[in-house]
Amino acid sequence: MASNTALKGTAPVFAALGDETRLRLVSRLCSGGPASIARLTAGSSVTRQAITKHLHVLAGAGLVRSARRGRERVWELRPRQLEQARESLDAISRQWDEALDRLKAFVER
Amino acid sequence: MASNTALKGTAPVFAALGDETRLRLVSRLCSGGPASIARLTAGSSVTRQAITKHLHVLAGAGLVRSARRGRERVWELRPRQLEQARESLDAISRQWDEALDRLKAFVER
DNA sequence: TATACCTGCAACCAGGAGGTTGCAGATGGC
DNA sequence: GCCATCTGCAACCTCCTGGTTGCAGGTATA
Repeated sequence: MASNTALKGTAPVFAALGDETRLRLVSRLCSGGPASIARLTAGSSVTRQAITKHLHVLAGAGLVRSARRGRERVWELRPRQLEQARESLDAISRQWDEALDRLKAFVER
Repeated sequence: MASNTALKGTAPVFAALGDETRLRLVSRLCSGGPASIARLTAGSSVTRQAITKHLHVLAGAGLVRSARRGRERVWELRPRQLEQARESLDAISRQWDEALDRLKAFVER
């Protein structure tokens, strides 16, 4: 099971992406660039504190990063972890393709 | 925000993948092919009921499917949703690349 | 300096997630 | 028929999550 090593530590990233509010935050940071908490809260329907918590969850998964700029805190995306999550899905898909190949080889022999 | 349509309904899939036990189940079903609950429980450290619940969560996200075969229930992977999740990550990454391009264009002018 | 704004911290709450146990119902093999 | 095995259902428990509110502390600006 060499594939398990590829999946190691990927679950937290998926868990971070597994919330619609957070997914929207990621998408917004991705398309709109870095933004302050107040600006990120403006487009949402929940409280600023809720947005703050979601941002911290995303930061815990390594997906975003923040820096204080003046009196506001600016959050920006960190796409490396995103790439890693995509690679994990690729790994699973590759496993699947191999399984299909094995099945086909088994049927055809 | 045309990207939101691409991300619509993707969060449940990520949430389903955001648990290590479930991720291992997906990986196992992917590499080992369909298996019964008892067989899936054998390699795990939690109860059969816990595995059953996790399988139902995965089924709710459209990632797996089950069928009764004799006295046992056989679960198998359904890779279409997995592909869709990968495409969602691709969409976000594409957004990111476009944002980088815009930034570069802005800097260079 | 006074004021408006942005943020951080803490307490609190309802609901869901993950997990277990116990028991009952089917199903296959002897 | 009898027994072992596999599953399904229900109750229950603990802990985390998403969310809110209130208040205090910095920071820009008139």
